[in-house]
Parts: sequence; C-alpha cells; structure tokens
Amino acid sequence: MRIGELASRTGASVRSLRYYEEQGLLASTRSSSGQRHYTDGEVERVVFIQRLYAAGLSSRTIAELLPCVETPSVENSDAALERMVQERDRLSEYITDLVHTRDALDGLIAANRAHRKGLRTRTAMAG
Amino acid sequence: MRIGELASRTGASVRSLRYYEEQGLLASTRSSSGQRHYTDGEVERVVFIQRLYAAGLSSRTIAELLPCVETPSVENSDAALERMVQERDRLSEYITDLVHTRDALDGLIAANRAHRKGLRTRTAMAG
DNA sequence: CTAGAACCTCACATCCATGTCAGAGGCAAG
DNA sequence: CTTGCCTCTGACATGGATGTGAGGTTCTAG
Repeated sequence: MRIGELASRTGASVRSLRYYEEQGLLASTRSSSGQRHYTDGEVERVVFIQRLYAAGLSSRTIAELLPCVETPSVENSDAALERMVQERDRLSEYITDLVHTRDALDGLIAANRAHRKGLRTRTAMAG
Repeated sequence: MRIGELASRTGASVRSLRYYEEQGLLASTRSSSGQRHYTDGEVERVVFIQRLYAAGLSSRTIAELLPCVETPSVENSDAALERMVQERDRLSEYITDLVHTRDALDGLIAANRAHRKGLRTRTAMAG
C-alpha cells in the first residue's frame, strides 16, 4: 500500500510516517518512481510506534528497542533488552503517578459534588 | 518563604514557578521591593500543579480547574466540574492505553529472555 | 489527453514548558 | 562599604513531533 493508505489505517499523518522513516523507525520499499510502499505488517508496527510515543519514549529510544521487537537475536537483545526493562520500569512508575493524580481528581470531583448538595466535605489535593 | 525555597521544596525550577504565576496557576504576595513571598500551603499547590502537568494537562486547562480545587463554590464548580470530569476520563483512557503498552513491553521482554535461553517463543506487539 | 488526487523533497513554522543570559536591584554577613 | 547570593524583568533559545506550503512528478479516472 502507499503512504496515504497506511496513514488512514493507522491514524498517523503522512508527515509523521515520513518522519518515522527519517528516524529509522519504519522502512519502506520504493517504487521506480520513488513512491513509498508498505506491507500490511507495517500497520501493526506503526500502531506500536504510536503507543511508545504515547508512553513518552523518544524517537531515539524507540529506535533502540524496535530491532529487538521484530528480530530477537543475541546481537540486538544484548543492550536493548536492558534498555527495554529500564523503559518498562519508567513507564510503570509513570502509570502509578497518573493513577494517583486520577485519584486526586476523583476526590476533587466528589468534594465538589458534595458541595453542590450543601454537604460539608473538605478534602482534596492529596496524593 | 521566597521563591528559591519554594523551588527547592517542590523540585520545580524558579523559572517554572514564575511561569506558573504568569499562567494564573499560582499567586504570590510581593514585598515592598517586589520579591515574591509564599505561604507553606503553596508547596502542596505546586506539587499538585506538577502532577497535572505530568498527566498531560495544559496550563490553560489547569487554570480552569484550580479555582475549583481551593474554593468549591457554585460559581466556579458550574463549568469547571464538567471540565474536571472530562479530564479525569481522558486521563483514565490514557492510563488504560499505557497499561496496554506496558503489557506489550512485558511480552517483548519475556520473548527476548526466552530467546536467550534458546526457547522458541514468538509473540509480541499485541495490545 | 487532461484534470485532479496523491506523492516526492526541502524547508520553514508552530506549540509550550523550560533553559539561559543580561542588566539591575535587594539583603545578610564580614 | 563590600562581597556574594538571591531576586527581579525581559527576551531569546531549545527540543521534538507535527503542521504547512512551495514547486515538481506520478498515478488514476474520465
């Protein structure tokens, strides 16, 4: 498929897909006229890339991990595995923090709703 | 306390604290010479602001929610409460997504570790 | 053949929280 | 008074993913 289709299938913009390629996250074969072509498998790959971006990883970091995804061999898993574990832990801490923040928001929402009903509930901002 | 102390207590930079004030997230009283002074309570407030930033909220959004935090009154809770619920839900979706990503990373890590041991485990990138 | 999408590259713009620097004033200790 | 550190305002710099536009080529449908 061409880049436009990959974009619409993944939700990524055409611009972003070209950027991913520039960063070494995504490969494409080129037609004789220079247009990029992708296989169906790339859809999954792009979705995963987007996930990692959403998790706060940088292009550089993603680039380090991706080889390890497709082809787990001794060469690449050597350093990348450690990196992956490290990023997993960072993500886990981040999730914990976000859950705390959500809890705090829940507390605030409850307090405000209680206030609306004229109750006297006063707790908030705890984490 | 002055701005430097608030910074070191919260981990935010002095620059950031001034920026928070500029965005209407943080108030300060000024000494006759113009220096900012804060009460102990502001420490908690700054920490909460940092939490919200980490949760992906923008200054504008945080500014909308904060009045609702300190002083839950009918006037501000009117629209802000809805906004808060909306942000809570967005955050919740985000957390769910991150958990999926973490699971995917766990899968990859396991696959790579298995590979190291010569096993033939082949699953990854699922979400 | 032709019109209009879709694609190419290159390059500059944008957003937004922060960093950083310059020039000036404030304040405590020696 | 002086030295040193903290603070002030203002402004420009940064990074990273993405938007956007120009100028040109390619593909597809009529």
